[in-house]
Amino acid sequence: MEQSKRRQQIVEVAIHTIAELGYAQASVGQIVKRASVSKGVFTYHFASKDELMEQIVHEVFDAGARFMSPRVEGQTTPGGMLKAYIESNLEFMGGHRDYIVALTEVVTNARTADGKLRFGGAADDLILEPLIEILRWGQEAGEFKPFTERSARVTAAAIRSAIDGIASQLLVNPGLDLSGYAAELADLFLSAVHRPSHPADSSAEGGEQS
Amino acid sequence: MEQSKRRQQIVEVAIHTIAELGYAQASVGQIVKRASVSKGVFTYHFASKDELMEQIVHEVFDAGARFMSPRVEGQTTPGGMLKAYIESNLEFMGGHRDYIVALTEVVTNARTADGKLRFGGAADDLILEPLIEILRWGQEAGEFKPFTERSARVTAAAIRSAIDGIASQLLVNPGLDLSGYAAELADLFLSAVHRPSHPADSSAEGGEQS
Amino acid sequence: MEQSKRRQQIVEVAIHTIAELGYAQASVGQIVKRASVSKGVFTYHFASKDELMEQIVHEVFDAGARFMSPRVEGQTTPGGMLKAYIESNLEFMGGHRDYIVALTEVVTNARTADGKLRFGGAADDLILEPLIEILRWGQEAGEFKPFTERSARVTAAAIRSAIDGIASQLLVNPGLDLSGYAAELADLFLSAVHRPSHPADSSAEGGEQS
Amino acid sequence: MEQSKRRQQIVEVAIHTIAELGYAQASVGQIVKRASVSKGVFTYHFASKDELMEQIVHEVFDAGARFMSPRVEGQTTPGGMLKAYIESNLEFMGGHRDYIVALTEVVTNARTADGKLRFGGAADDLILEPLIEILRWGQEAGEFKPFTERSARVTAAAIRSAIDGIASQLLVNPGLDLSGYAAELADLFLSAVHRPSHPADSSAEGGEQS
DNA sequence: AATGAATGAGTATTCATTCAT
DNA sequence: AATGAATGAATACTCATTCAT
Repeated sequence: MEQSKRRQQIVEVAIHTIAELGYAQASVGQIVKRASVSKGVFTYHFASKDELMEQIVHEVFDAGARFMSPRVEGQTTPGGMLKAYIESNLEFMGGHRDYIVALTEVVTNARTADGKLRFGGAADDLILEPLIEILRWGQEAGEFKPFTERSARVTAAAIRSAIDGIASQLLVNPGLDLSGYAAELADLFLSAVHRPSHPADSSAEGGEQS
Repeated sequence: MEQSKRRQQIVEVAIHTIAELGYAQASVGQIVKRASVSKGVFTYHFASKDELMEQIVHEVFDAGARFMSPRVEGQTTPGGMLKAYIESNLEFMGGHRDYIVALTEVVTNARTADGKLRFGGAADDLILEPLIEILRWGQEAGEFKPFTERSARVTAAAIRSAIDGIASQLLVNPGLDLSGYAAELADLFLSAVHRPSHPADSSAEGGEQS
Repeated sequence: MEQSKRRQQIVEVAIHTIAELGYAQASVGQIVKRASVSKGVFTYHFASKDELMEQIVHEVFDAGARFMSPRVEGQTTPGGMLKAYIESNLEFMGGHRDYIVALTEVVTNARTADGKLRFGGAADDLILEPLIEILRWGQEAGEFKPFTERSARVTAAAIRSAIDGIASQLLVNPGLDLSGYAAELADLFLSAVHRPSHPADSSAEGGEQS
Repeated sequence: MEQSKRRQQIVEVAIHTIAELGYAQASVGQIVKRASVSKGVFTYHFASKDELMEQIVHEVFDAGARFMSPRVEGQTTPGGMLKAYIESNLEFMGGHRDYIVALTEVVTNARTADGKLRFGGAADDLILEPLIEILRWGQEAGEFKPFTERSARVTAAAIRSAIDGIASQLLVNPGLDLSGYAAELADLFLSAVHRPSHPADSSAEGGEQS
């Protein structure tokens, strides 16, 4: 574990600062002021602001995975897993609003010296992978419709985008009814991916036909 | 028409600069350098950087509406219109990548003095409205499944998010096969909203009755 | 007469602009905007901003002289003339508040390239001269106390400063009761300069001894 | 004591810069150049240029009070105190020419965002108060003539203006014989305020009764 | 006579980073 | 480990002046 307490504290404060002020206003000066430490303490623990940003992205992803994994992996059907993925993701968002807002800010704003997005893309495939695997499983189990390579990717991306879109809405409307929204969204995409012809598929939980 | 040639030129250059370097690096200095004009020429034509940003948002929305309107409004069925909405939107994105990227950058970054997003939220409802109307029309025509107030909004938001999500992907992967992607996405959401004409498809409503 | 109507109009607008916004904010841009003319029209009529400032100083001094001369020169006693000088000066200030404020702003702010006050000092001796002459006349007439070269100059400067001090007060407190103030000030300085030994001189009006 | 050495140094340099170049030319850039420090060092120690200006005003008033207080408060007669006030004030001006010039520049030029003088007026009454008290004391002691509310204020203002007027003259003529000037000015105003009927009052020193 | 677009040096302020203590 | 003073390049914006039309 490379994380000292100080590092962890600064990451935490930075996340809330970015969530509140936005990426551009969240200067190192602001962050250390809110953490009640000196500027030097920042430079001592982080080689640069970029390293802090990397740490933030890392931390938020980790926290998300820690929250979702048990909820998603406990599922026994593809439909149940897709539903659990969407709902636990939105539940995590609801309980960690600042984490999500900060992540969005960092990922869409942090840039390298030559102007490219620092956290651009690299993560995208990694993020879609679990969703694609759920879709493949559902297809093999006969619960979901058949996917081509591309349609699986498009579907996974649409689900991710719909979830991420809520991060933006949360920013504007913090009182959003997330659990209702989550159920609605799960239904929508289950309708979209279910195999159309099998009567047995009628329940959202995706009953396995014998 | 209040737009002088110079204003229009600066807006154009600014859009490409923002698309390439991101909002934060797209300083007035960068923009005028790329436009090969002096700093003063900017201040002469725009009261402030904020005014330029407003102009950019305005310009991109207008250009999008000009492109999509004839394609969408020519449709005679709800399904055709939803498909035309998705496809013409993505086609516009493909032909105006920088416009879309710049719009996204401006909308997610431009802030007022008190730290609030300058173009935040206000637009959201306006943007969803046309989609919701298509869904309503489809419902009334018997082509789409029935929607509650909330499910219509969630569905519209999911469609919008899926489309907007492509802006981000375009940023990272400019070679994206947009027309294939568009057809796939249209199919996905048509599956999701169509009335389950097959009795066996009853799952679309997803309602668990007690 | 070198003054075109345009020049005169611009000088007038500039005086009011400076009075309202202060020297530093009274840019050429502001002035031409308020005059509803283009920037070019300014450059056509004035070689530079400095020339405008000179014209303003000239104009205000002239207007002051035109107002005060008949009132001061009609006097037949030194005391009457000193009183008339003070009172007509303050009366002019009251009726031309913007002129006085603008003059003060220009004289205390306009600088040459090397940082020296553009209208500094040169005028000072010229301004004190008439006052010194009144004092000399009063001394010769036996109405005022005797003055040395220096005491005459110090007294004249004190009177001028007291009058000018009111310009500053007018700036802050436009509702100042100038005529009351003027009478009070005249009394004060008549007390100060009157020959001390003549009991009859004790009245503020500067009684003529028989 | 909140003043660091650097703050004090910058205030000092700023005073001399303003005295030499005037308020408008005394940019932060000029000041830090003359102080041989970087621009950043200024912002580190002062939140804004305005804060520096406030500090300058504070510093000059304080220095003046430190110098004058012992000289004025040691006096035992109203006349002696008025004389000490005028003379110690001018003596301070002579020894701190730049302080006085800078104060005048700042007070007459520094403005708030809405165009009002930043240090306008508010101070005026405070400054006149000590003088008015001296006049009142002299009246009660029978040494000065009777004053109305207004005549006391007008007299105090005239004295202040005469003193301040010398700041302007010092600007133009640094070699001014201040101590001679001061004695002359004290005599002038003692003549103006003394009770006219008491022959014993004729000396400028304000004869102490045996 | 007049226009208004253009210039470029100037302004205060922000900020990530360095470094002696 | 920690401090906080210092740096200097970057930011948006102002403005007197020039000049082609």
